[in-house]
Amino acid sequence: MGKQMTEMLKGTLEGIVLAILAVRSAYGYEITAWLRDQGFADIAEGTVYALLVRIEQRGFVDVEKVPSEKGPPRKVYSLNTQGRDHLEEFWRTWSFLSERLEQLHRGGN
Amino acid sequence: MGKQMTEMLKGTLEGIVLAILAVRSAYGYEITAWLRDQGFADIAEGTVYALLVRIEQRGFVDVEKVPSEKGPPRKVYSLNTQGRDHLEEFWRTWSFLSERLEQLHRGGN
DNA sequence: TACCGGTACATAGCAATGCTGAATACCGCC
DNA sequence: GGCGGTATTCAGCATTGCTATGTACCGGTA
Repeated sequence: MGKQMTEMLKGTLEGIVLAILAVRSAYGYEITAWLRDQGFADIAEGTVYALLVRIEQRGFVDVEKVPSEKGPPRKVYSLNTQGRDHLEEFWRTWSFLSERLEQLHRGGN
Repeated sequence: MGKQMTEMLKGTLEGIVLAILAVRSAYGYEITAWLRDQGFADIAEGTVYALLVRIEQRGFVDVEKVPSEKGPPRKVYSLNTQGRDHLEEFWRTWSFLSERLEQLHRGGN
């Protein structure tokens, strides 16, 4: 994608990752691969890891180190209660924005 | 709104303003008032002006100074062809993101 | 006159977030 | 030993919205 997508991801990528973790626990490399698979072709490797560090520091996830057969140990993230609350608020914010944008897209105000 | 909305507006506020200008020409103060009316209660005055300066520098809008009865002259912005192209690309980017998020919202929790 | 509120625009410095680019480390296979 | 895939980390940068403040024009009013 382009610069447009980059800017739009600010504020939404966190929600996307939290939503992924709401379905099941996952580790950074896996999440990046999943995103690329979904069409977010240019998501930078480092971006996801930095985001994971942030949401860990904010207490939205629990972390467990799990040995891997094919490389260094994985850091598996699980969404906790606080994370679920934050995700819910994310959906509320996004819904508001989404509705306004749909309105504009359809035909004006 | 909160920090969440602030971050989410990065990358979308520009599109919102372009979409407004696609309907009809407008000036900064007017746009800010409209946004506040639509529920974007905490949009900062300066934010819109800075954004307008940016999209003018990028050549998305034409500007005309119009005297006002109630204060300093208004800078009325009109979307030009380049701006319309950019807006279309914005909608494509947003649609992509929106679809992915809807998917996550539905299938997730 | 002097002041206030509403209209209208501008800007310097800050905070948050994604990207670039590079480094580190583990493993199997040629 | 070297290569490629797996897996994480970090320093420095660009972009963008917010805070705070300043400028300017006008009408009403005390």
